[in-house]
Amino acid sequence: MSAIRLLVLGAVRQHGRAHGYQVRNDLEYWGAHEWSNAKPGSIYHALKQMAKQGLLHAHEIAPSTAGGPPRTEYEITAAGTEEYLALLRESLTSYDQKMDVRSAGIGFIVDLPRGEAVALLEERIRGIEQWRASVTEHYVPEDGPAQLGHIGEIMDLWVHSADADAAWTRGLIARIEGGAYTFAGEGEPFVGVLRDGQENPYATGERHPQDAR
Amino acid sequence: MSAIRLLVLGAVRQHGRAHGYQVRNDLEYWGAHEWSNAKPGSIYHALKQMAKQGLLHAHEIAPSTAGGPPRTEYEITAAGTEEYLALLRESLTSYDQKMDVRSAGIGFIVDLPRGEAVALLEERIRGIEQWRASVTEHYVPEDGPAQLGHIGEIMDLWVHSADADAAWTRGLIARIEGGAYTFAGEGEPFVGVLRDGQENPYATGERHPQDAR
DNA sequence: ATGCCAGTAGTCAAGTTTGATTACTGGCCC
DNA sequence: GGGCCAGTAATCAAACTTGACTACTGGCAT
Repeated sequence: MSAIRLLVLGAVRQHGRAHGYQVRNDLEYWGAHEWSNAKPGSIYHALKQMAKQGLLHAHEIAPSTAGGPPRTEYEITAAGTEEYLALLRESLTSYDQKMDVRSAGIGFIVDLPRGEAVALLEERIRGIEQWRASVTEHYVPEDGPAQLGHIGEIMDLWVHSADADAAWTRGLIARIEGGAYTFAGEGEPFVGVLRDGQENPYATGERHPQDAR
Repeated sequence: MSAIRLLVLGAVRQHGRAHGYQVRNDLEYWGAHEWSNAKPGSIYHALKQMAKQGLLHAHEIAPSTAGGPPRTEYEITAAGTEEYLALLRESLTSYDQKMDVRSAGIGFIVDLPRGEAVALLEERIRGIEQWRASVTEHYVPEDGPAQLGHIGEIMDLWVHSADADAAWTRGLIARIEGGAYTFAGEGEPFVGVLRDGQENPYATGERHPQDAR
């Protein structure tokens, strides 16, 4: 699963109605251009693609008010909302060790009810533990441990990462159960988009050194 | 950086001379089809691409001895070896939080001299600490901590992952400095490829449950 | 002897991602 | 008042990835 659809759907949904550049700007505001493949091309592609699939409805709009080519505004459909929630649930549940998906899932977690969020994270932990078990099983093959040489280090890395993820997930569950944050149906939702005239404090801010991809 | 080039270059290099199916088989042997995007199409594409770029030399070979269409054998060139080592060094140094690249880097780490491996891993740790610092800086913005709401959890996730990675890297450095494994120029290298008639014990083994991508 | 399955080897079309580029407005500087 | 830069908005070609498919051999059960 790629993070881009989740991010774009989430952005459009929070706006109610948004054109490509707005989505793009939100993702930059969230720093998503740094930790996901949210390049302009991917965003516009995802919008068109999802419009074709009926997840978004495209309103054709006249030449834009502020320079540039005519723009299209998108609105999420019922099918799109369903898909959005499905992707969100999957991103929280599955242990696929991809930062972008994990981060996006956390970013939108408050769109779910508190109880469900906890349940999904608990399922995530179960998944991590299963995967960990299956790795350690391969790790020690029938003919004694460490015929693997340095290859065993790869498994060790996986196990460490899995443990770290499980530990972090447990912490998050505890915070959520402790009443932190505002979830769906709990009044005033957290709004994480830029309103129409608002400037983006993160735009072209000096980059994190992670970019060394 | 995508892991596929590193994996394919490394596989061809270990074989001396290999055709596509051999590479594909090695990657499956290493389990790479499970933790990286090492699909047949990607492998053949990478081979052709790198041949065009002069990193591999393509020998046109007569119809294969064991069924199927005629096959092409590849051999790594001097430029290819350079590129391979550059990719390998980058995979060990950079903190790009992508499992496939990390895993591939560890898999080939013994192709470097022991001292260099340690140096690269130490640089990796420095990189992680820098990235960590830059995240925690953003984390606590000028107007007091946690105006971020649940978004702060994303940063927390990153910090935890970074710490886990740093800890694991320190452990690996310790093991390497303690004399573990056989590195470049230390006699009998570890061989991780399938010889020509050798059967693959991992082929179609029951999958790890991680596949839930 | 026929059919069919497993293994060997590679190709292809469709979809996605990337990075550069286009196109247009408005403000500012000299 | 002309040039140029910053911002707004989107497109495009090229590269890459995916998953399904082709094509051919040999063995083995019927």
